[in-house]
Amino acid sequence: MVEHQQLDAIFAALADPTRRAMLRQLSRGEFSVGELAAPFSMSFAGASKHLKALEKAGLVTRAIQGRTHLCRLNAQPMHGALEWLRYYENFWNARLDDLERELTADDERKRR
Amino acid sequence: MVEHQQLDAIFAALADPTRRAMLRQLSRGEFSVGELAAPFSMSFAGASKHLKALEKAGLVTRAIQGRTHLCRLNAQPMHGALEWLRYYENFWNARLDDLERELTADDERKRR
DNA sequence: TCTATATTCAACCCTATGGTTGAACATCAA
DNA sequence: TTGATGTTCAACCATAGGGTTGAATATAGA
Repeated sequence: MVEHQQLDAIFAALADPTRRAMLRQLSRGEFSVGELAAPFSMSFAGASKHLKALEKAGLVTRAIQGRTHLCRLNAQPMHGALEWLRYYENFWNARLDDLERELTADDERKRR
Repeated sequence: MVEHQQLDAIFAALADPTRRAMLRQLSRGEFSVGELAAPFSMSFAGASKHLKALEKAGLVTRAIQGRTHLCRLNAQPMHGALEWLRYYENFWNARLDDLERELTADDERKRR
């Protein structure tokens, strides 16, 4: 079972567009804090805080190499979040099925 | 494409354990605000606020029937969140593959 | 050693959020 | 009509969150 505190941190981390963009960038490889901060019109320290939130959620790990901190994606914790969501997959499929049934019924009506 | 404001609201809504529990409850059927609030040691108005957050994210809809408000799960918006996460699925699988490879290599070593 | 670079830390500001309480509103039932 | 029930609203409080700035730390390079 996924601890729910962990889900708290993960979903909270993902709720910010800056952080989602950083993760997307990290899916392309490792980057220093500076490189990750650059695309955003935001102070360096601000970006650093976002990274801290990502680390707290376990989504990013950091290897300090000299004066630069290399960040790396750790997608693993997302698994729990995805599983949590997947529980509801049937529900939106069910709704889609309903919709489809309705449309089909509509078709039938037209055909008569 | 999923608007990212929507992802903001969805992930933010899911970041709270009370709200996740309410959604879980709603997956079992429709419930009034009072019924949803009952399990939590929290004021009625408090629970009502959580429901408002869920509605804002589009995850809950409400049908007012007399003085009771019947709430219903609308899982649909979760689809976008799940898709967003699924993009990273390969990454944690890749990590698992790495781990497996390492363990296998370890096995090889022992066998010699 | 001196200086420039990469990063964090601490202090602060403002707004959002989770929670409370008490009053208001709407509706059902007597 | 009156009273009980289900719910929201408004005001408030405390804490967290996103952002800033300026100083501090650590390291690389001249």
